[in-house]
Formats: sequence, structure tokens, C-alpha cells
Amino acid sequence: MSLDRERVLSDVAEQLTRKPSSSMDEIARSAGISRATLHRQFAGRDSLVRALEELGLRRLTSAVEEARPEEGDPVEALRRVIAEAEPLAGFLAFLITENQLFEPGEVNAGWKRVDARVDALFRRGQECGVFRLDLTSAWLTEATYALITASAWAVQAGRVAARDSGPMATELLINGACRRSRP
Amino acid sequence: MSLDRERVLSDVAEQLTRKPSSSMDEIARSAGISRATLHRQFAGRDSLVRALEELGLRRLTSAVEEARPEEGDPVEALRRVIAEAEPLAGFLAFLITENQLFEPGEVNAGWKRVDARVDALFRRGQECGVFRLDLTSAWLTEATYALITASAWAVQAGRVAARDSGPMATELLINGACRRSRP
DNA sequence: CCCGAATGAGACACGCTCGTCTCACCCGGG
DNA sequence: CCCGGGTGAGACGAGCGTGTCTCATTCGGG
Repeated sequence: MSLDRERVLSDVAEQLTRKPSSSMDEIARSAGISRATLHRQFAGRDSLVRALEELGLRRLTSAVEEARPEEGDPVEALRRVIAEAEPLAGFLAFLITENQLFEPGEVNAGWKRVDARVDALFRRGQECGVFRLDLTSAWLTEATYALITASAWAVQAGRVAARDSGPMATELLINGACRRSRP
Repeated sequence: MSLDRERVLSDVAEQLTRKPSSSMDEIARSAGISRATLHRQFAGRDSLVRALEELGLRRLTSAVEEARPEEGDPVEALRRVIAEAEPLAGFLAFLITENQLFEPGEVNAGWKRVDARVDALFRRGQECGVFRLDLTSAWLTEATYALITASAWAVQAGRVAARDSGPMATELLINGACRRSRP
């Protein structure tokens, strides 16, 4: 069943987000299946991580999709993007550090596609005169990811309240990216 | 010689920053010594990581010290802090992810001390009416670290030019933290 | 009811890393 | 000159995670 595979993958994602160094046994238990079955569905740890990367990419893509970054006020669009992407923060952070190890130089083209989408949002805002021009859209994209993950991380560490973290990241980024009204 | 130990530690830091999953052998080679000698100076990998944490803390502390965060205009002080801390970004990022695994709940008190120093800078700026009040100083501190590391990361990934990364992180953070002139 | 597919449990060997130990070597001081 | 400390090289066993295999069990459909 592909449905089972999907559910297993979700559980694995959650487990590895919580403990990136989990062994295959821990991973299997967390999905409620045995190590043997896990191995039957995914050839090995590599295969599993690949599948997780694909899952993360799919989730982020649909999150950005749902945020409709090319519609309406760029600031509001950015708000939507952050709001949609925030729940994925922990999982994406895991993928980043994991891919760091894997990566021989080839990055899944899907990530570039999502990046391009966010990048375009910032460029649109710059052309509208809403966002600053001295900050590269590429950097703003990078900063967006960084602040989202930092937000999740700060919550986990108990440094900021869970309900404030999202809005704070949003506010800092928007305020930082917008041009001053008076030059 | 404690001098040797210091030099070895620096080399190890550089190696692990580049490749966090290095084996003890690779680590030793990178320091120009044999695995046996490495084991003679540091009981094991744990001991080594502890020493590295202490080194990172020392470096960050002296960086913040040199930035004199409690002197002069908060904005300028923040600029100095970022400028001083930026070269440490990669190394600190490694320590964060590594401590993530180690940490049973006890964090070296030294980190809290540095955090408190940066936190105080933001609070001072808020009391001066320069920084926004709706963003917690704790969050701004967290965001500072996040943007610094993101900056280093973006450079390594080739997404932004090395000479621009520092100023961009600074600008985004300062612009984001400052109150709008016109409410 | 029966049969086949899927699953769980466990055994097993392999590879990797680590920590320790031994031994030969070099090098500087007495 | 000799001698002791420090070093590099390598061997060795232990531990752990992994991948594969087997076997008994269970579950669902014919």
C-alpha cells in the first residue's frame, strides 16, 4: 500500500526531527513497524533519507503553493508564506543538516524551484518599491528560512513562547525587508 | 605544552567545522598529529568536544567583549557585535548542532552569560526607544545568531557574495529591530 | 476452511569507529 | 655518550549499527 508508505514516512519524519541520530530500529519502532518491514519498504537508510527529502520538498512546495506568493500585496504574501512554512521548520532543519552530509554537489532541482518562488516574491516586492533594494532577494530568501527555523528552535529551547514565535519572525523579517518610509 | 594543545584545538575546530562527521583519525591528521597523541591529549571524543565547546565559548566571549555592546549607540554596538561574531559563525553552528545531541539539559553557564550580554544590548536599545518593543529581546538575540549563521551558510552555498553577507545580515537585523520613525 | 502474502522476531555476519596497548624511533638534556 | 620523555605506527578487542536471512505467526481473500 502506498498509503502505508506515506504514513510510515510521516512518522519517520517526526522521529528524526526529534532525534536525528535515531537508529533504524528506533525509526521502525516510532512508525509502529518492525525493522524488517522498514527494510522491505526502503532499501536502506540512504533510500529512506531520499524519500524523506522528497517528502519535505513536497510539503514545502504545497505550503508555498497554498500561500500564493505571487498574489496581492507582497508583504501580505510574505506573511502567508511564513505562516504556511512555519510548521515544517523542524523537519526542514533536519533535512538541511542531513543533506549537508549527503550532498556531493547535486541538489534536488525541486528545492531550487521553491527557492525561485520565494525569491520571485521578494523581487516583486522590490520592484513595487516595498522592499529594500540593497538586500539581495537571494539573501532575503535565505533569511526567511533562517528565521523560521530559528523561531522553531527558540520555542523548543523555551526561549520564546510558542504563540509569539511565528509573528515575531514575521515582523522582524517584514520590518527588516521593507524600505523606510522616509529616506 | 599548553600551546600545542591550543593549536591542535584550533585545527580540530577547523576540521570539524568543515566536516562534522570526521573520524578521530581524520581529526588527528588534520591537526598534524597521530591518533595516539590526540588520545593522549584528550581522553576521548567527548572530552574533545567539551574542549571545543570551551574554545568556542572563549572565542565568542572575547568577540562580544571586543564589541563593547554596552557602549554608545545601540545600533552601532549591534553592528560591532555582528562584525566581531561573524567569523565564528561556522564553528558556532557546528557546536550548536553538536551540543544539540549532547545536551541532557545542562548548558554551560558561559553561553548564558554571553546571551545575557547581547540580550542586554537589545533591552538597552528598547529602553532608548530605538528598538521595537513588540519583539522580545530574547527573540532578537536568537535572531542575531540565526542571521549570522545563515549568512555564513549562504556564502558557503554560493548564494551570496562573501563581502556582502555580513553587511546584509547586519542591515536586515538592524532595520528589522528598529522602530519605524513614523508610527 | 485453506492458502498465500505480509509481518514480527530474532539470528547472523560484516564493516566501521573507538579506546587501549605495545613497540620502535627520534630528540634533547644531563 | 646515554637515557628518558614524547611521538608515530600499528595491532587488537569491543561495541554498535546495519543489511540480510530464516522461520513462525497472522491476516485476509478465494
